[in-house]
Amino acid sequence: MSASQESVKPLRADARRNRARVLETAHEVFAAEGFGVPIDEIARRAGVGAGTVYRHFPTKEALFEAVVLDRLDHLVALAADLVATRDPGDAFFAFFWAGVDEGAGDKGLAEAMAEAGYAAAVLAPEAEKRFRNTFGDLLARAQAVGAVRGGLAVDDVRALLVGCMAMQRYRGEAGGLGVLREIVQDGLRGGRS
Amino acid sequence: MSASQESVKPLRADARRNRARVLETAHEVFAAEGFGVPIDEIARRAGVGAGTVYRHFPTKEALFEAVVLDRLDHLVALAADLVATRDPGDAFFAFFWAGVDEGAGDKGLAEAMAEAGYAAAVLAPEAEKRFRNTFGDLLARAQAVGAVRGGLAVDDVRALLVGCMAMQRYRGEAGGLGVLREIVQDGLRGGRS
DNA sequence: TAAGATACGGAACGATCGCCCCGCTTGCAA
DNA sequence: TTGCAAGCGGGGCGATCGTTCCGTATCTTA
Repeated sequence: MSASQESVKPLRADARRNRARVLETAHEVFAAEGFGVPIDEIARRAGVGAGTVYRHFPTKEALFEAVVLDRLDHLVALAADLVATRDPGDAFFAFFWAGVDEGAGDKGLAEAMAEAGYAAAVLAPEAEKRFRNTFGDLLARAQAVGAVRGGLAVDDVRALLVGCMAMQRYRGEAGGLGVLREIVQDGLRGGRS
Repeated sequence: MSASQESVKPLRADARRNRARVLETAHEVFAAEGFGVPIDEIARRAGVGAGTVYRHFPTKEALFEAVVLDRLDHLVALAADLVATRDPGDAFFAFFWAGVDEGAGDKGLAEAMAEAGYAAAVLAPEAEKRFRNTFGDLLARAQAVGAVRGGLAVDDVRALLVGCMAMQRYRGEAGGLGVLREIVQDGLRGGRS
């Protein structure tokens, strides 16, 4: 009857601790190396056995997804903050560049976002949805006050974000985007001919 | 004495044929699937054994590099053509978007170009150098006539290219860049404040 | 504190993949 | 045509990696 109800059996203290440790370590490692790192490496750095990782996350992809979901929600929270404290134009651009920076420092996130348009193994769909809605809001507000050109859909900005992440990552740690930032920003504002 | 001289032992007819077949097949397969495809897959599709692939290309990376080098030289040739037949602004933008399209349809090339800034296993350095020089030329000409904003180095445009490839690839086959193309183009022209 | 449930570690399994080897085939020259 | 070097196929080796399994250690509860 209540089969679809989450069975909330409370975890044992050490289990909860280990789970958190694994999640945190996975974030660091995926951020540094991308999805490609062996699970054993994560387990080793977290100071647990591989079996422990698999007890908490049924599969490598599930672990990755959990990490990405965290990061995405983090960004959504940032957006809420920006909406409350900045004017629409500022909020939009601040969010956009914050997203780019996040992706530049987190290879795993960048990979996940770049793949999210594809068929297979998309990251947590609800998280992506929330992210998109948030982004859409910010965009609409910015467009309403003329800070961003019209004729731009969320998908466009989402794609632009992926592109900027790729640029930033391409640059490596040697300096940020520099002029490229201006180029994109000018383009988004809407160049009058 | 002549140790560094290329020993040009003429290949046997079937060997030359096979080599060409492998190269061609590798291009198709890398383009479709990226560097990740197993060598055996390429061998199978080319109708040869894995051993044959390795006789002609000492390593998987070497094969990949040969393919990428081909594509890069192809682009360089296109650039020469554009310089001869178009005005500087047109030539630059045509080349830029041609590069983006090339990368969008060729996953292997896109991967190679995105990685080229990194330390390990960079693609054929001379080809990259030629490509950069060509690109630099086109850029300088376009800047000289005011078709592209100043303060932009080759590296900037190179990074922008990588970013646009990522966008285009993110979009998938469902339509091209659309508005994003305008955004980038406007940004490159130089937004007046 | 003792019993039982829960979680742990890490060895082991199976699949994948890059690369090598060797017995056989094929093109080329005399 | 024949001899032989050059080339070929594909099975196999070793390494990597995701995932599972199970004997042991640890937490919880009574």
